[in-house]
Amino acid sequence: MQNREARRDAQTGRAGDFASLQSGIRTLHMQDDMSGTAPELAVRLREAGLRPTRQRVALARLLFEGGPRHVTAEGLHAEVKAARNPVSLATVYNALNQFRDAGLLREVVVAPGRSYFDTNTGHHHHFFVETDNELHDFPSDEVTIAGLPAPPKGTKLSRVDVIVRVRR
Amino acid sequence: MQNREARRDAQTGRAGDFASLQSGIRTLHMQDDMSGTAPELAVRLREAGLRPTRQRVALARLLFEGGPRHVTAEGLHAEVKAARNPVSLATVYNALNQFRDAGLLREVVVAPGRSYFDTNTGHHHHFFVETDNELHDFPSDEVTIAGLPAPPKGTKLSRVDVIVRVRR
DNA sequence: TCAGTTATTAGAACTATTCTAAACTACTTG
DNA sequence: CAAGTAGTTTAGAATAGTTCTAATAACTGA
Repeated sequence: MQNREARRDAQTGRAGDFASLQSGIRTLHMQDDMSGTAPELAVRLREAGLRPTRQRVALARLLFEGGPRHVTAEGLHAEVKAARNPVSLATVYNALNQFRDAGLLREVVVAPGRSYFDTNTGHHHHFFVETDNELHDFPSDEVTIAGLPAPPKGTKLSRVDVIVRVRR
Repeated sequence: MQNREARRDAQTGRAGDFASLQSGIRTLHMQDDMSGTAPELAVRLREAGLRPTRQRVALARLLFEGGPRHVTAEGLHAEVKAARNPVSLATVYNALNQFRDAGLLREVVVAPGRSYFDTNTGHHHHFFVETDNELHDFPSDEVTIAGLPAPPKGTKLSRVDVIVRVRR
């Protein structure tokens, strides 16, 4: 069976160079065609190499219709259940992993056992409110990281994560 | 019982301001008094409010004698076992959490279910080699993060983590 | 429509970590 | 230095989050 690392190749292959790491909130909603109706989402899924099954479309609607979101697997599972559109927890995990691998989502790990899936796949960074487990995108496009050293020999850059941790 | 958040207060209380986030490898080994002999470590532990038990001293020696390290709980457990100094896995977890809360270690979460404890508690950032789960400190003191937005209203900065992900 | 592939599911399994409560050990006081 | 007591360790059970298994169901192309 393919392992976790292998499954991530699609995600990490999209890495940019250091110069492009200047995050921009302006770039966040460039793919608003994403927040379309069910048929549009189906096309989107098919383009990603995923059959637009009832379950995946239901999850995609919750994720991509409306503004950008940060969801956990459990949270999304609760939502589909509430929406009377039953999808098993295993399928929610499968779909989130597949969407991430297809570049439709980005995964952000903020604490041991707490990972969020972010519908914003553009370059940007995060605030994490440790006291109540809230994750927010940076409301600024002016962040720059200067002076990063070259990646260790024989490695290529995959991505840079910046997490600003705050508490109430 | 105290919860995970509460237990982290000691760690996050040491947060610096944005200006101080310029990371410096030069600051990394300023506490080399840490890498002392067992009795010195015992003092160190007592100062942190922890009884210098046989187990904690054994773990502290592995962690703080010699250069800076990145360990996982399982890895450290394997080491004490190999050193014929049996310490239960639960105690390893307890000690790592206590050391972190006391500011002796810093925890870095790199992937779901993969967290490392870093003996370097100064300001610095990390490379994470995703393909083989290796974590390294930045070999540079020239990193600056400019233009970070103000923390959300009512929150105070705890810390900024920068993880540069690379792959072979 | 039908065959073949792919997806879904419930539940078991797994991994990392924490909890429980009994046994033990370090510090304190008399 | 002998208890007392508060803090510590431990094995094993428990939990949380996620993945696996293998049987069933649903898509798709011809």
